[in-house]
Formats: sequence, structure tokens, C-alpha cells
Amino acid sequence: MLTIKQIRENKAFTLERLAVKGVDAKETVDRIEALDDERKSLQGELDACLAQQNAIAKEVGLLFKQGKKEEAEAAKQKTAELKEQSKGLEEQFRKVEADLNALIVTLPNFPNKDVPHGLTAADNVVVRTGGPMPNLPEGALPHWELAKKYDLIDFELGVKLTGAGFPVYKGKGAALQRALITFFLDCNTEAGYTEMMPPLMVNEASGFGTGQLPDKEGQMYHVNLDNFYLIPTAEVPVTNIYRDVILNESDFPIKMTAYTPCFRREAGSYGKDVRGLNRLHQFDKVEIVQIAHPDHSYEALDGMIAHVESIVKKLELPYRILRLCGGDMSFTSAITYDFEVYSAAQGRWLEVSSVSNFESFQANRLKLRYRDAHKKTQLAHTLNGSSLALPRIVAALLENNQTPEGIRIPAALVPYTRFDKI
RNA sequence: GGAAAGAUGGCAGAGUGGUCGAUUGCGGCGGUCUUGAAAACCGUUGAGCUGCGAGGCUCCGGGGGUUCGAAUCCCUCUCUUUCCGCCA
Repeated sequence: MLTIKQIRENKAFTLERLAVKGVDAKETVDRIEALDDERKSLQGELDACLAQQNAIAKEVGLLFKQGKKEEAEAAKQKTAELKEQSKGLEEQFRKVEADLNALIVTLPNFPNKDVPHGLTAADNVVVRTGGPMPNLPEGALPHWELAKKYDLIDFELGVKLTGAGFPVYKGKGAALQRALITFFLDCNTEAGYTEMMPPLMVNEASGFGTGQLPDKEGQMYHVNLDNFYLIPTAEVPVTNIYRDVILNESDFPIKMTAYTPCFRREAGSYGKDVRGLNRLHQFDKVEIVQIAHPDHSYEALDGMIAHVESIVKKLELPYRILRLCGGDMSFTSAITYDFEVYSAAQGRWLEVSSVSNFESFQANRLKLRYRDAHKKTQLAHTLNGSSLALPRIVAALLENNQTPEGIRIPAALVPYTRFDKI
């Protein structure tokens, strides 16, 4: 969430930035300002009232000690009215504070100055393209048919065991998953990320910390009996490691990577988007997370983008990097770069990674701070990205490398699969 | 699932109704000494809100209550640890 300071410091800037995300915040910001003023004045009154009560309590204690019982009793009387008064003030104060908070959480993060204007995916900007574009023969198969032909993934069996969107990987299909996970983790640890293996279920506080709760509640599977949530991404547990933490400047940068399955309800999606591996309820992903000093978070972002790009290149996949426009970005992000690989048989681009700088937006929720040179606490910056999400990588690998003699495994992956062809 | 104990500052650990936002130790930071370091010694060291400032207010797991006054007493919830049972 944004801080009141961010919102009020430069109101024109606030409105202009939020407009890039397609949000007209004029009314909300005015209301926030009014409520904040009210909050401050109420707090002043309340504090003064409590200060009087404290003074009297001290006085009474002193009088009793000196044996001046009558004077003490007289002093006691005075507090009744003050108590009544502070009770009323406190009630008002809490209400104003709650209203204020409820409004602030509705505002998305400021998009940074490089974010393109626009409301839909059509306004995203292609930053770079790379990788070899395959030249597939007539009658090339989409990955769901290849998966069947080579007996790599059984979607129907997953339906039997659980439901749609929970595939069963078999034989070389399963081995390919395992190989990719290890390959990605190795790439990440070589780049200085510390490997973590977090819980796959989180509590409410963690869900709130990274912004999944309360608004995106419907996207997560919920374990009612214990009030846990299945993680939709490793970002949630890994970033929450640093919830309620005050770092020293020397602790930066913090770089972590984790492989986890991800669970998403994906309520409301349908059609060709969900065919095969394109969209699943459970999928595997390796995530990278950084916690950075605000002065260096954009260097960190550039580093993450270059890193993810290097991995896609090793897999010899045709890719492009998009800078998302304001309307297509997530609520919490200040800038997002999407990586897409080309799925040749489907003839479409598939998103395989999303690399974002959240600046202080998540950190404010997480209460993730550091002590600066003047020993003042300041919010840190958080960043994350996929490195990488498996299913669509697999889809592109299968489709783009199909030959009459089988499916070719890229050289960089062969040490991990220990077979070079499916 | 059963039983017991507990939750206090970065950590350890005192504090059982009033000069307690909290003794002390460790750690951190600054300094003295040293060619440098260690050791020793001295000083300093929680967070948030508010105020130009002096200062004021809040916070001892969460919520509620008793009291002029609560870290301390009462109720309640949550969590943790230990033991027993079950179990990969």
C-alpha cells in the first residue's frame, strides 16, 4: 500500500501517476486528505485528554503515599469526566483511522515514469526480441497432442484424480519437469541467489503482506479447517520471510530463489487460453526475489531482467520482452517486464516470466524496513520475477523442437535430462 | 488426540498494582588504548503517531475487563514449547 506521505506530499503527482493505471483517484485522495486531517486533530485532543488522566493518576499515587487521603479522593473524582471524554474521542479516532485505511488500500502502486500509457495489452511495448524462430513443417502439432503422442503428460488422468488443470506428468515428461527445475535453480544460485524451500501453505498475515489478501482471496485455495492458504507463487512465503524486519544498510541486496508448485483457482478463465499447459490450477515455478535499497532497486531490476533473459537464451527459445502499460500491470507493481516465448504450433506468444519492482508498496504492508545512515527507519524495496514458470516453457520446447525423428532437447538441458531427444 | 508450561526490546532473560518504555547480560554502534586488530574500559542503542520545538500519546502475543493508576490482577482468543499417543 501507498503511504499517506506519498499520497499527500504531491497531490498532483499522485493523481497523474494513478491515471497511468487508468484510475481516477481525485475523489479518493481528497477524502484521504480530509480524513487524515481529522485523524490528526482527533489524536491531538485524545492525547491531551489522556495526558491529563496520566497526570492525575500520578498525583493520586503521590498523595496516597503522603497519607493525604482526602485530597487523593478529591483528585479521583476528576477522572470520571475525562474518562468519558477520552472514550468518545477514541471511538471517533478509531473509526476515522479505519475509514482512512480502507481508502488507502484501494489505491494501486504508482507506476514509475517509464511505464507506457494505455489500458490493454495492446499498449504494451516490445523492448527486445531474441532467440531463433523455428521453421516448423506443415502439420506441426500443438503441445497437447505431442504430449499425448509421446505419452509425456496425461490431462485426463489428472481430471480423474483431482480435476481439470491438474495434469499428470509421465516418464520423460516427468523427468523433463525435474530437469528444468534443477536447471533453473542452478542458474539462479550461480547468479548469487540463495536457494530456499518454503512452506506451500501460508497464514493470513503472509497473504496480506504480499497483497493477495484481502482483495484476491478468490484466487487462492483455502484450507478452511486450519485457515491456511495454498501459495499461488513462491513470492508469498519467500518475501514474507522479511515481514516485520528492520535491516541494516549492509544487509542489501538480499537475493533469494525458490522452487515451489503454485496453486491458482483461476476463477473465470476459459476457452483456448486454458488448453493444454497454457493455464493450470497447479504448476511448477522457480521464483527469484530481491530486497533492495531504494537507491539501487532499479539496478537490481535490470540485473533480474538480464538474468532471466540469459536463461531463455540457453533454452534456445524465441522470446520477446514487454514493458507492460499502466492498465495491464498488477495492482502492486511500479513497473513490470513480461517475458514471452513463441509457441510455434499454436502461433502465439506465451507469458513465462513477469519481473517487477514493487518499490516500497509491498514493504509498507510487510513493515519491511532498514535503518539509514541517520538511523532513521525507511521502507525497503522488493522485487520479484519468475525464473522461470515451467508449463509454457515446456509447451514451447515441445512444439518448437518437434522433428519427424522426435523432439530435440536443447544442449544446455541435456546434462539435466540425460537424454537429448524424446 | 491428551496433559502441562509459557508469550517482555535484535537475542537471552529480570520484573507480580504507582518514579517501568521497562534491571541486567550478549550483540550492534561510537570512543579511549594500539602500527593494526583483539582484549579491557567509557559512552550509546526499541518501534509508531503527533508537534516548528520543548514535549505529548500509544505499544510488554491479540481483544475485552477491574482500578485514580496494569507488563503485573480477571476473562477470552491465538500462537509456541515440553511430555504422552499416533505417524513419514
